Amino acid sequence: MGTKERRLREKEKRRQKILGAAKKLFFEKGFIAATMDQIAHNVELSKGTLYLYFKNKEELYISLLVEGMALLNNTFKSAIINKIGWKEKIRSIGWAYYRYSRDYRPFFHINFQFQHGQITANISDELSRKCIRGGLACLGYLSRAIAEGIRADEIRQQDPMSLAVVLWGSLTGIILLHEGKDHQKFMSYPIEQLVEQNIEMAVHGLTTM
Amino acid sequence: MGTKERRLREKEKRRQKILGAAKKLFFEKGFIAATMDQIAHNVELSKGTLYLYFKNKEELYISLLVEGMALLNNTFKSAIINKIGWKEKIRSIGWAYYRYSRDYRPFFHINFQFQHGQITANISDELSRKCIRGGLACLGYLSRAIAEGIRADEIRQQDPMSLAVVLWGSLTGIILLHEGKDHQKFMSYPIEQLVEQNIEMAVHGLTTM
Amino acid sequence: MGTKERRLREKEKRRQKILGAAKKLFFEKGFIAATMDQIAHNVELSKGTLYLYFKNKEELYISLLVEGMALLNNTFKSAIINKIGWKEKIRSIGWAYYRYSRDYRPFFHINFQFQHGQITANISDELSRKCIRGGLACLGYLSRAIAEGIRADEIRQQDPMSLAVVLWGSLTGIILLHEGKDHQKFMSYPIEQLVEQNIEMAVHGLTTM
Amino acid sequence: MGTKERRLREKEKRRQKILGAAKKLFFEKGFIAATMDQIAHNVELSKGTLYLYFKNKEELYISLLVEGMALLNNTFKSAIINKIGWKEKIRSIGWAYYRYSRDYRPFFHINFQFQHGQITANISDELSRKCIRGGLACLGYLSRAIAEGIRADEIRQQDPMSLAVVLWGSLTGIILLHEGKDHQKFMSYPIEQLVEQNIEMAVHGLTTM
DNA sequence: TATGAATGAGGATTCATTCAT
DNA sequence: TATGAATGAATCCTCATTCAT
Repeated sequence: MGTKERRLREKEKRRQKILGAAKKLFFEKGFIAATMDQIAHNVELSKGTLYLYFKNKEELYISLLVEGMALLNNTFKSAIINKIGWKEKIRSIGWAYYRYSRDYRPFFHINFQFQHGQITANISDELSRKCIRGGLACLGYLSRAIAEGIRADEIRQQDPMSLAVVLWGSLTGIILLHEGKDHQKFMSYPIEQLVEQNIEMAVHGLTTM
Repeated sequence: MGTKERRLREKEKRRQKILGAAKKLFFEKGFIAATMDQIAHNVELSKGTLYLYFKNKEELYISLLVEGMALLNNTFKSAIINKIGWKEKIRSIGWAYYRYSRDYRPFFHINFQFQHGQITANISDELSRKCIRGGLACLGYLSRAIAEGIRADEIRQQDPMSLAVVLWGSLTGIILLHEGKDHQKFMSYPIEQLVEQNIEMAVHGLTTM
Repeated sequence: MGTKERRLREKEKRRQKILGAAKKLFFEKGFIAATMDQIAHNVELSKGTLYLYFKNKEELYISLLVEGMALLNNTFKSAIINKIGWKEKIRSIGWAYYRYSRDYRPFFHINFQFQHGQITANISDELSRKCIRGGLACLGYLSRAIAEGIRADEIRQQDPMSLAVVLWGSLTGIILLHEGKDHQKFMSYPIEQLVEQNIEMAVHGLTTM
Repeated sequence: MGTKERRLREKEKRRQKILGAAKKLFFEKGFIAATMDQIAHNVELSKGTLYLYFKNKEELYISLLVEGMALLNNTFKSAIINKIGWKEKIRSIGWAYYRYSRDYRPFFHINFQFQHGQITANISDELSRKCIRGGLACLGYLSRAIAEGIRADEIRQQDPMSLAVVLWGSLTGIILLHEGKDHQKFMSYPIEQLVEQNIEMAVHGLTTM
């Protein structure tokens, strides 16, 4: 009886190990350049075994995405706990997003790559919908904070979700930009400074708009 | 008499046709997934001919990049002509950047991909430097506008280039986000609305910061 | 229990089969003209499989070389056992070299081609050195025999290694010449006769020089 | 009228220039690795023009061979003029062959490569026969010298042509060996010393055989 | 006669996926 | 369940040859 359980636990553990190696490689090299060989080698499993756990390369990739979405959701949930006022909430979410991008870089990038169709992905509709719902949930935290500002009459009346998209996009852009070669070689502003400037610019910008 | 000239003109024309097809494919599929075969097929030329005009896949790709940078530079230059006041200049540059991203999408993306090292590129230092210089020049337009605002005491004293990076990054991010699958399928805010919100948020945000 | 062993045996067997086909083709057509396709076809394996056993075309080629050198060394070692007097030793080595060139033709030629740089080969220094050392070892057998003749005052005092090079070169040249088209079509002296004449001429020539 | 002649002269001159460049490249890289592009570039003519002068790559190659054979023939003819005694003749021919190999390296090698079938060559029988006849003529000089020695009872009675082949082959082998990587890197005996040793060994060896 | 643009077959190499053990 | 050998299609690139001008 306990043996079955242990079997299951070990299987899950191995699945996680595979995901871990895949994460690393997909991030470093992108979906196409990372090879199943390399992933297999990194988890010290045979290539064949990979296909026991994931139907194919794409499914392995997308599985990471789902995982990442859930993680980000939790991050945001924690971020607004005990935060009072829409400004504090937005600031907190912004910094949480930055920390997520830093600590879970692979997830951050995989989401981005997926969004931009570097994968042809015949993903099952169900899996796809799961991802989307995750993303929307995250945006929800932002838009609710903005709505709070609107209700408090500190932000001009307008669609909070639309503004949430703007905030989200701009922070994402800055993080990506900072990672780019040009910036790294020729400017080297500390990323935290850029994030700070962006968040504050947004908070002030919203207030007086 | 004009035979030599015509030859040259036709050669340049064909070069442009190749660049056109490459642009399209690189954009749709990314550097790795787009194949020389496909490009050749699209221009209705043989694969070999491609190598007559470009030494290899990377050089073809990078050629696009350089072209794009020059184009963006010109776009920015025109954008600030006759614009009075830093706010107008920033607004104008912002919208110009958006139009560029819309009308020259491939360029917009190729720059991004290059920045993020999806190309290993043994690019000649000279070519590389050319790209960089182009990017910095573009940022220059923004930072000069901001500096004007600082001199006018309408923006708090701080490094204008750093703020320029933030503006640039945030607008880039929003455009990329809007192109993403999630947004296209599940929200569909018009991109112009998002750009407007971002620009205005920035201008206001800067003002009192 | 023996399953692992058998696996290894079979792997080695297959490696040998590949080497066999490669040997044949490289000899018949030279390094450049022989194609991996042909080799794969000859061993009735897929092209991909070849790359499972050898990193690339060059490594496959050089692997043959190393093997051949070792073989020749052993051949020479056996050749001088129980041979008394420098003349007998030289004769024996000469004939051994001829038999080697006949029975291991591919090796004989691969060494020659390698020497003459028909391979650009990014060979590891270690591998390269291995080949060289093998060649020098072979020459050593000859030069020691000559030194014996000098000590016995039957050969005029001179650098034995230099003479060894001459003997080696002349016999190699005759074997190559005999293989040439002209000879095969228009003269057809039996190779054994030429070898005999060369060896005897050398032995006599040394004696009275 | 003179214009026609001049035309012909210029055509021949151009043909020679092409042959010159081809010589160089075929020697440096071998038949397969040398490309028509490179040859065309070296003579500063277009690739197309090459095909105006030579039907294809092979014919260009073989044309060199024929030329080389004629040259060697002349070299040998001069070498024995005024030489008295078979020994002097053999010595003189040997050294002439060495000088030829040094001064006309490309010819020397092209002949060798042709002999060893690195060319598939659908050569016309006529052209082929021309080459052969050239080779035999060269050997003739040697065999006649040997026959002289036999008639003078200084060489044991035997087929002079067979011995000629041996002499020719051995000298060729030594020259090739000296050019090889091993020798160049690890021994560096001067080639003249090896040639001298080989010739003297041969002359002495023949004398008492 | 000379050009050089265009071709397309063919070469080396990689890699996702399958399958017998 | 796990392996890893085998596959073969797909990829980038080369080059002898042709042909319109």
